[in-house]
Amino acid sequence: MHQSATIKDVALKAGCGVATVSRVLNNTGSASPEMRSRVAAAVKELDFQFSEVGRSLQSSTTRTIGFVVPSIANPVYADALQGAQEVLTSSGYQMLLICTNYSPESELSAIRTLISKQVAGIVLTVSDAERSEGLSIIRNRSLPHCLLYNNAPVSHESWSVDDEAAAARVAQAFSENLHNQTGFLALNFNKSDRARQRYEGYCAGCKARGMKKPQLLEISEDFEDLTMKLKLFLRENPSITGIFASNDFLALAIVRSARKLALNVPRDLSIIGFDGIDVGLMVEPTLATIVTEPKMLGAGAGRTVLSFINKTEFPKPPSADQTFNFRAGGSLAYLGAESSDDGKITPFPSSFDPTK
Amino acid sequence: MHQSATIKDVALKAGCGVATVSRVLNNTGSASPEMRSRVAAAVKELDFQFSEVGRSLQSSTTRTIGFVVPSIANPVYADALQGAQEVLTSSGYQMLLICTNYSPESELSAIRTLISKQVAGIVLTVSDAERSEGLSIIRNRSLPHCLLYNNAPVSHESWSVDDEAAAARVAQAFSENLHNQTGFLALNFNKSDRARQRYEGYCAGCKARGMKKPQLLEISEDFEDLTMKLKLFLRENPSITGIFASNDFLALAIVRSARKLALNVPRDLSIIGFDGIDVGLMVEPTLATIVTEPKMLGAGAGRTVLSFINKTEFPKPPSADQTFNFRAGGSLAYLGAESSDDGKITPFPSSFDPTK
DNA sequence: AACTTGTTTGGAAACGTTTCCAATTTTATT
DNA sequence: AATAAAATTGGAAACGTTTCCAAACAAGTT
Repeated sequence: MHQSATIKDVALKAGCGVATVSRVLNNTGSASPEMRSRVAAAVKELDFQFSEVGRSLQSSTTRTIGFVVPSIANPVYADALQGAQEVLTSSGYQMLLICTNYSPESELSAIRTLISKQVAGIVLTVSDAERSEGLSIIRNRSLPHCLLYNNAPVSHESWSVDDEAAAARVAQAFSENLHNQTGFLALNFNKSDRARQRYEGYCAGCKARGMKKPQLLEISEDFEDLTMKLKLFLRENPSITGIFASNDFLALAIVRSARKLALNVPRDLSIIGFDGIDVGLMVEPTLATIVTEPKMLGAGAGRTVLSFINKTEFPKPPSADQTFNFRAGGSLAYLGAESSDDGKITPFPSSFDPTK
Repeated sequence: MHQSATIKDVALKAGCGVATVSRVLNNTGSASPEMRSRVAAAVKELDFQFSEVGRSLQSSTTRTIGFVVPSIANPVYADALQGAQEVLTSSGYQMLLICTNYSPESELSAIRTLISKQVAGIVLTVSDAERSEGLSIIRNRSLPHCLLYNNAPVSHESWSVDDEAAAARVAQAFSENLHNQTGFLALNFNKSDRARQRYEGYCAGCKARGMKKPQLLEISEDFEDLTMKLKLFLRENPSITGIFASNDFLALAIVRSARKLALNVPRDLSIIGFDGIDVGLMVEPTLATIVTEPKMLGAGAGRTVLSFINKTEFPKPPSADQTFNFRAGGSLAYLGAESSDDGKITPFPSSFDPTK
């Protein structure tokens, strides 16, 4: 392995001390034009680059921001990372990425790892922001950080969708379309404060609009048994006309399951999702959902951490109601006059079998 | 900022030398039970963690693998990263991620950055593997690395789809469905050797099956003008019955554009995509495409780099024809008997307007 | 010519580890 | 009890950088 040249090699070749090389290359302190050119020549000849490791040890910081997210494959986080990436890159920072795969246990070790790697700051999505041990370690050390997709009491500490308000908006949508009893579908309900907050906001919203209390349909890791679960769920709650899925993937999955049960979406069962991933616009019927802007949130969280580091003013997160938008779609039926002409009932094309 | 305890602090508290602490904590060399427990106590009390920076400086390596990809938002790379992530994590490595946004210029600086951060290895997707300056720097230093989604001559250097073979398979699919003249749609043709290899493989495949040479439809960054471009393209090449899009996003986009031009997909124009993203199964009609396994490839590339580092046997990449699969779909029409009963012609549901 | 001032330069310490090596202590062997 | 052998321990150097400080030098000012 071809060893990298160090500042000593450069100093030797340029015939000066290492201090001079450092000063010249960092443009700190003075140096004669003569020296500058000799150093430049040596650098070129040796293809010298500073070792960030050496620098970090001396300055006890790195130009690296740690990211802890539950998944990379989930487009919500992928987009958020993309947004953050662009912000970081333009400030000369890199991204050290750790994925917890939705396992709360690995959050803590991820954070410990990042700390031992001396990241300059951390952007993180945790399972439960209120009782995250990792998060309190970060706070203890007053490490620059920002939550992403977790709601924090202090505004400059998080960029997130206002889950409760958004869920209440879903209740409104169901209510306006004359639905009265609905269900709430969540995956790993206990592992995500987001799902819980959505449920609470949804319950509150339903209550405020005089709807019945939503029934909870909780599923585990794999979607395998979803169809069966849905069948039982609808048998136990026959008057349910709509389901609010706590994310779009679940929404799409439940649409498929409904079809397997020979139910017409939205006529027999309306579905509203959450996240607003692009796919929702391409499926048939289109998915009614809460649209969020993961890229904007990721970029915001990134900028917030950079502000902590550079001690500049914090970017202002969007106000609660600007963090989401309701998007109407074919998966939500109006339960009023059967032959309404508002086009909200989209007939289900029988030729389309997505499972095939 | 609460400063981290160092090994010196531990030594002081445990009443021993730093060498002893290092030996105890790393389980290298001997130590009396007495010492071990004193050190353990001190570690606990101080909540001590090694500084990876100090370690890296001394060992001149890090437990970090650098990743260079064109995009995180693109599910192909997101899935690949997810796969790699899992492999890395289970070996105690972390992922330093740099995104080039498809800009060939930033590849080099990304690689330089990773080198200066002393990554233990690099997984990368470049614009053009044959003339990538960054790649030759990596090779010069014999840094453990593996290409991802770029085909390399040496097998253990890359995990990728065999683009040429896959594209030839697309030609076969068109041919079997009696298409004769088709087009090839590419974004940033000159910036991606993948697109070029697909085009070449496709041309070769068409030639081998006696089809006409495919016409190239190249578009730039934004999809904005795609519809207009398609219109002109079809006017110039009126006998075209199908288009091979070099990735699924382009395929979906061209489907939309075709609809805007009042063309029925697949009756008036058949589309085949590339990548096999899940969305393709949810749209109407379903997208005929080449299915790849980004997660498997990412994991493979990750494992390869780890093998380089640990000097273990390289994982064996899949053989060329195992890197992809053709998936039939409604977007590809059979041009034989009009009222065929093989169901391949999927009528276009007029109620569905994805642009709305 | 003797100052003062200002610029340029390099030695050395420090950052947190690991590891070599020698010194010390313990244990085993006669 | 004396010696050999083995185990335990800590000092110091090294990794690549920055920065403090003092030394050397140049250029003005009396």
